[in-house]
Amino acid sequence: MQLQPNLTDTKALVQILGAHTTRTVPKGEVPFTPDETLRYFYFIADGRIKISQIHPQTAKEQTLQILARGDMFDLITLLDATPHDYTATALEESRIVQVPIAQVRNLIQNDPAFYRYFFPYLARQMRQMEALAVDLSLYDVYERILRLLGRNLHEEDNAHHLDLINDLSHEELAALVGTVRKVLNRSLQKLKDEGIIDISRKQLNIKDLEKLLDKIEELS
Amino acid sequence: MQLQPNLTDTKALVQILGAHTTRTVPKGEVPFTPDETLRYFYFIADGRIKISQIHPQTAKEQTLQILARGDMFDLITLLDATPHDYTATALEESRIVQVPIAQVRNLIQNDPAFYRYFFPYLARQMRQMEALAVDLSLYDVYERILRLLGRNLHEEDNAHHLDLINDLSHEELAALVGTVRKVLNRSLQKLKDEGIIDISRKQLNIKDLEKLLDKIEELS
DNA sequence: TTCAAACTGCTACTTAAGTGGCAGAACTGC
DNA sequence: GCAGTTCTGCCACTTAAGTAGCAGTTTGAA
Repeated sequence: MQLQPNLTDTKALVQILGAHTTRTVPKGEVPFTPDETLRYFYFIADGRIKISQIHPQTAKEQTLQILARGDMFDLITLLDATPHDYTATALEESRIVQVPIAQVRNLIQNDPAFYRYFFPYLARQMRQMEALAVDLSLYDVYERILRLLGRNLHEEDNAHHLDLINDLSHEELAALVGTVRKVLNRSLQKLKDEGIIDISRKQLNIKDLEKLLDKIEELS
Repeated sequence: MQLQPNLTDTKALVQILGAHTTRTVPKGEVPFTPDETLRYFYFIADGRIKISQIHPQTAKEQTLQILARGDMFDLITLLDATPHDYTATALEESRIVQVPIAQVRNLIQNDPAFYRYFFPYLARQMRQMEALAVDLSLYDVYERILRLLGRNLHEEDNAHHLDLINDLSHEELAALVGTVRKVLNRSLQKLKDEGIIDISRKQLNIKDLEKLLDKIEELS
């Protein structure tokens, strides 16, 4: 078994897959439900899809992951054929590829190109979920925001983009770090006052990368 | 690919595995380290092993899982061959089976008896970690304790045992639900006052199962 | 059998997180 | 260009969680 991921190329993916359907999901819509993921597996070709759970009483929401190009869902039901409770929402118009789940189970066993991508991907998702749990338990809101920023930094021609989490409302950011908007806001203002970030409507920018990295370093 | 777990039988396991070493770990000792799990994979034959992460500054600890007979570790490093940060401690004297990791990677691809057990097991661990994150984010301490109890109920000749979490100090229980002893204690006392549980030194017993299940039901 | 260590329960206090409400700014659709 | 919606920033207030300290109990090792 080798461990080399590379399957963000949709063409390569389509060659590997057999029967499949591509669908475009408008912003705000539900791309798939727990019921559908019992029968189908999904690859994200474009856009962003939020996976979350909502507290039945308080309606507080915790975002578990944000799926983007190259992501797949639902790994859990794929592996144990058992229903999995979640809510999916398209954060923006997205394109998804739907494949009968049996086909994917087959790929895992028989297609090296696929499983070399699949296993490390699985591990990455496990790491992410573990990091979320640890963050929620051990760090306060201010620190969780720092860590969220740190995990989503992508350097690109000297600028530091926040690809996955940019363009989100504070409400969405709050759901990501496991708190509510007003509490998140307090910490964002603090980060702004410290000159670490720049805030404008639906836009976060890193103003002082050094300082951000220092702060994160202090935590570990 | 079929999805039928059953490999708690150590004999069956030993037949499947090639070279392996069995070791006994005394209570309180470290059974394996992040460095060792880069090269070896472990099966738990007996005992209980706590996997946790500790906040570098505050020293607060979050228990991520308790491994017992039939469990394996470390899934993450197995899948992506990358170091994984954790602390392992034997909660009681435990027996573990150590196997070179390459051998296990091989089993995943080639041994149906193994992978039919392995994949659903993987899913179970993912569910557990997700449940931990959701619990920490959406439920308060009292509710998290209820849910912890609910998840660990094992009916056995009319009695309700708490196998995995019994015999633990309140310190350990607190680390499991992501809080500190004193806060946990408040909720435990409340549960006692409500007649739901019975507390004695290192022993929790369900006193009123109906009521417990009702309370849990109210949450979802 | 004794003594130290581990464990548990409780009180008082501090602080981070969450709630409610509102106003101004920015954007969107018409 | 206007009206309504969404988004953001603040203020004051409540509450759950965490901190500090201590006393009584159980346990197990010497």
